[in-house]
Amino acid sequence: LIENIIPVEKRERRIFHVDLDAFFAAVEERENPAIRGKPVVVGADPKEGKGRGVVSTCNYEARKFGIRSGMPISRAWKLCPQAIYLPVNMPLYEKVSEKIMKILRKFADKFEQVGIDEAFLDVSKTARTFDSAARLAKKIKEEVKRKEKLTCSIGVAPNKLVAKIASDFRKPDGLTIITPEKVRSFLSPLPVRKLPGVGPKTESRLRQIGIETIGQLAKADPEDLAREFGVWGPRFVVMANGIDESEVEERYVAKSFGRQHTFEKDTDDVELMHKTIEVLSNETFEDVKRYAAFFKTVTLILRYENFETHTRSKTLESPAMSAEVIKKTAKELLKDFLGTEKKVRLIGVRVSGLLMDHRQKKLLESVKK
DNA sequence: TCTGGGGTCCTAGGACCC
DNA sequence: TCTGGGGTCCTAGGACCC
Repeated sequence: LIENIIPVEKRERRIFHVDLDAFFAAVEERENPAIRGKPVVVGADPKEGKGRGVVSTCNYEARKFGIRSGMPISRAWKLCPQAIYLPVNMPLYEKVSEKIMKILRKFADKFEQVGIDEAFLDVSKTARTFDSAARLAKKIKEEVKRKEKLTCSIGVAPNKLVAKIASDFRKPDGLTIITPEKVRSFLSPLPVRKLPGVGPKTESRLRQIGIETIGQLAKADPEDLAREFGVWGPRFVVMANGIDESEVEERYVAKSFGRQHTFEKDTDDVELMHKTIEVLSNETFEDVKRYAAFFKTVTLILRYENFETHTRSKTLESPAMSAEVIKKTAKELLKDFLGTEKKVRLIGVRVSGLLMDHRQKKLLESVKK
């Protein structure tokens, strides 16, 4: 059996995936009792249906109207003009997130934050059985509710992959426990789209070859899928079988930093593009400085009015650590795009090939804990 | 319906080196 | 005059995630 390939210590883990429910909207509702129970949409300014940008998060009331995160804000407005529309207040959410992550961290043997509103906890030592893990998960949910007035959904499973799918299974305020014996029967009826890494494109390509559920994918021939999807093919089959040996990783090292900006109005004003590059470079450099990193490569991102997106990058002769180098290189790369009729919608700057010395990494790790 | 912003990983071709 | 194979780096684009 395929499961027997997995070493026993990896098979016998209790992993949590904790997902804060409609996080940005929930924080706004908590802060402002007047909007509770009403549809709340956090994201770009809808400007009476003429706004540019997308929905960041909406609460469950707003979802009843068909609003979803990532949807153009103009479409959300059409679906529900009477909703409460709020701008993204990142500093506030970051503050709340930090407090909650502190609560979660103290229950975990190993802890990994993913983004602002999710975390994995390895509790295998603290909770030696799934019954004990279930009690612990309830305790965590209660403490988050009592101290921060917010709900979360938790998936409990033998690995990160299944825990993540489980936390999404019942929401909001859900708790889904998948013991090793239940992994197969839990996954097999679910659509392939539930697997992390399967997006809209992969979903439709899989459908074309007759694969719609995770159960069907689990039985597919890895070699056939390799021909179709490259390295991802066999990976999908392994995932569909509920197998994931990856560890809950305490530390994370950034590989790139960048900033991008969508103009209010599509533009062909080179002055404005230069000014924007300067602002974006300065902000990007703040991150570089905080990490005390050198960078080797500068990338310019440019999106035309028709949403066609291009990148140009340049690897420097020697690693740099200055905002001026980002600006100068990005402006140089911009030249490649000038002299067309098309107006520009977005400009972005990114640095990669980051170099941090070992001592630096160690210091950062100790600070983080 | 007309699409934000911050990221990661993969692919494929070409340059270059041995 | 025609032609190896492997490895690494760089570049551009695309899919995906939160």
